[in-house]
Amino acid sequence: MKISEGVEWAAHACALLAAVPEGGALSAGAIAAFNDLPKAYMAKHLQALAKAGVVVSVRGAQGGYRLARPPAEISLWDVRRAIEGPGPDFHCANIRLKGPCVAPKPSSGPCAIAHAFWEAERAYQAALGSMTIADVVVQAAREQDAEGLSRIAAWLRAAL
Amino acid sequence: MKISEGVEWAAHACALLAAVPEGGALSAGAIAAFNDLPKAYMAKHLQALAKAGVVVSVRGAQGGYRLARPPAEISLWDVRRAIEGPGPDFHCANIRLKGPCVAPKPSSGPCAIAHAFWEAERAYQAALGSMTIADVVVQAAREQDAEGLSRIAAWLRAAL
DNA sequence: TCATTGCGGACACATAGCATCCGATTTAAA
DNA sequence: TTTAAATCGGATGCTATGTGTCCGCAATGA
Ligand code: FES
Ligand code: FES
Repeated sequence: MKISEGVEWAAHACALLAAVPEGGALSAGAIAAFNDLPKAYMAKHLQALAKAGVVVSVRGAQGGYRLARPPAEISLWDVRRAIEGPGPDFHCANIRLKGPCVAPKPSSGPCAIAHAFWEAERAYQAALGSMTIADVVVQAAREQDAEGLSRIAAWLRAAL
Repeated sequence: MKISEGVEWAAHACALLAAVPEGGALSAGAIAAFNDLPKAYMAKHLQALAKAGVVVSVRGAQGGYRLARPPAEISLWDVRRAIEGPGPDFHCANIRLKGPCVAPKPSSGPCAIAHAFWEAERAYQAALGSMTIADVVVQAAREQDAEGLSRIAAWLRAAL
């Protein structure tokens, strides 16, 4: 099992969008260029983020994307779910109901194996849900010196 | 992202193997037949379990597989890792090091996004690791009446 | 009006998972 | 000693999903 690489793309895109001023919007091309990624595919992921309500899109000239909520209210779980989809990773194929030894009366409550996996996914979701885009931005800014921050600000001003 | 269906196959196989008596071994064909699954592919997953040290294989006539440890010492995480592989699900492609605004000095400690995902995977692993094959067997037995249990015991005796 | 931008679908490609088959090897039983 | 049963490992084909591109349409501000 591997997590789609698009999840990382979307996370970095949200981190960048957290830096756009109120009322502004960053185009898909600009977001892709900032991270050196192909514009067309990045646009696909941004559409998924928009459909999931993580970002809002602004159509037309000078349009683009901005965050739908403050960065502190967007978790990495929201991003992951927007790209990978909502359903559980583990799917119970009801193997226990197949084979020569299956009980004639179904009586099928929740299956123990599936229950354990779904419980683990809830722990995963809780851990990811406690890390927000705001946290990511803070930690990313900590790795930049003042000159790097000003260069990013200048790039952002030019791309707006 | 979806968990491979082979993980469920392997989990059910381990649950069945927990019922074989000391010194016995169940062939791949018997395990597949019990769960109504294709024998050839089930054999592949059993090989993976054997390579991961979850089960041990007995070659030759009357051979097959048995658990490598007591059922209470085999977790669903062990099963998942045997089938899906050991590495982390999330892979950091170092997008932060690409693009026009990358800092000239690398200074790259661990990245915040990847750290959050890996921490969530640790929570997932901890939750799955606390559920053992023994727990699964107990809960599965609770859904069977006495007649079902004796039928399974008879099937097992015939397949040995 | 016109350039810019998102939206949605169609398309091609690569990779991974699913499933089967076969020969080689090992081992217990006949 | 022979034979049958069973795992092991690789090769193969098929399918589903992810990756990446492209194009026409709709919307919107200059
Ligand atoms: S029956 Fe197999 S996981 Fe539920
Ligand atoms: S740089 Fe993208 S997740 Fe580490």
